[in-house]
Amino acid sequence: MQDKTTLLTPMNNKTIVDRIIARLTRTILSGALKPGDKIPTEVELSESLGVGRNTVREAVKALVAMGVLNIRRAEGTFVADGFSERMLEPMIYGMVLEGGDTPAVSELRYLFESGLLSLAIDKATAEDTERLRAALQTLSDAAKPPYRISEILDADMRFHRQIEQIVGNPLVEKIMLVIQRISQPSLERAIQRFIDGAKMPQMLSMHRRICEIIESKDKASVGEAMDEHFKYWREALLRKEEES
Amino acid sequence: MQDKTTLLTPMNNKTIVDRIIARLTRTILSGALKPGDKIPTEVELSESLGVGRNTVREAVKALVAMGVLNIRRAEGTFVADGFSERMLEPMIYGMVLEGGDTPAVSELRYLFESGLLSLAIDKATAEDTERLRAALQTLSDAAKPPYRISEILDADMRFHRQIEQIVGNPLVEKIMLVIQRISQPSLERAIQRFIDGAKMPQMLSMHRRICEIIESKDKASVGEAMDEHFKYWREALLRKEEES
DNA sequence: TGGCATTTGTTCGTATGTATT
DNA sequence: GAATACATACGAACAAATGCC
Repeated sequence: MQDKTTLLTPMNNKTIVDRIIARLTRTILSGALKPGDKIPTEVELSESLGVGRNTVREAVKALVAMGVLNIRRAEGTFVADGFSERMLEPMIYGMVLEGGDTPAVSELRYLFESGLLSLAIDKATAEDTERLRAALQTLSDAAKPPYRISEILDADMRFHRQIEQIVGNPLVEKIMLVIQRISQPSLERAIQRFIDGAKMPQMLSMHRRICEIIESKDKASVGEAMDEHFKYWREALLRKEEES
Repeated sequence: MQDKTTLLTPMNNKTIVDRIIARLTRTILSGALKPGDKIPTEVELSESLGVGRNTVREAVKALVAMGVLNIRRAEGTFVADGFSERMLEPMIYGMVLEGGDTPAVSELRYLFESGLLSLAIDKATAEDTERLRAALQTLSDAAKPPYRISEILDADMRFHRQIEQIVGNPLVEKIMLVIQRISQPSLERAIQRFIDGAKMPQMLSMHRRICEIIESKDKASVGEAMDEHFKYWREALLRKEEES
């Protein structure tokens, strides 16, 4: 019953610090500590738990790093009042340690973009599609000689972020931020390949296709369009690997 | 140039602990510290950085909590060698603090399931679809009187996990684990609603539909099927809220 | 088997910085 | 400005776990 403290990992409750972390998180998950609540001071905690002050400090610092607690100096320590970007940082490190932009990450991006497009179709208003058209135009302007990779990349990311804004889900946006951050290097490489191979028109038409799908709310074409989208990218990246 | 250490958040490099965290993560991101590497001992770090040992410990503990470092007592502290589930725990707390299974989470689930289905269509082999059929049968067996919610929920989750296995992307699987964990309570409620409203046949046919889509690799129907899937769920949950 | 060195775990005491009242 | 409450930081000491000889 109280094994729920471990959440995902079995985690050997060995050290005192770990036990304190588990205790605090359990209290939060149970609802006894609500967002914004102030937790007892370090001294109070260390006394009530019968441990040293430094031990409490280490546990608190760990939870702060995870974004669960916030310290307001000279005021106290408070439970975070919602999702914060800090909670996604560990994911970034994880992906970096996995080797950066692996096929797994690329797949995750495909998955996300596909689902995002479906959601955008449901939610897009007339103003939304107009803004998306504008973003497409910006990309179109950037994607002609003289090619500036950074400009094209920027326009491309803006386009995709515009789709996120249509969906308007902060959670999704934050996760997408992580994925984009990780895949940015290979995106750059891919764009370079597009330029070298004179495939810029295809890249543009793919984006135009996405625009049209959202405008016509044509959900049946999402899969096909996304396959096309990523097929080109994968090709560009594979060619890169052959060289090295 | 060196502002990249902040990653997502601007983060005022105020406290010494924060600076040490930034320093360690920067070293990892730069590649100087590779997965599996041993970092200097606490004493070495405190001396080379000119700070107290406790300060170093707090920074290390924070990174351990994020899953970036692993401590092997009496051996040393090591850089994690890849993505670990620990890196997703902060997300769980974030979603709980946001209020648990909010519409945003539900949307995220829709997004994920849609994308997952598209990926599964590309990857499914004959054996995969066979296993999925078996999972469907299990669900079908569970979804008849006398209704046991836990059994149905279990079979449902197994079915969806089977789809994940077809895709075979560990990153996706781990994220899915988090989403499922968060949405489990409302899934339970929804199933109860299905039972009360005698909608079990519809629930089953939705799952059968997913099976067929994967078998026939009919990507064009993904959006439609998923809309149907979530429409029922949303209805079930909305009815719940009306009562309270 | 034992013993030693290394490294992390834990605690205490003390001093400093910072915001509120 | 003073008092107070709290977090930040350092250093020293001992405990416990692990690996090695």
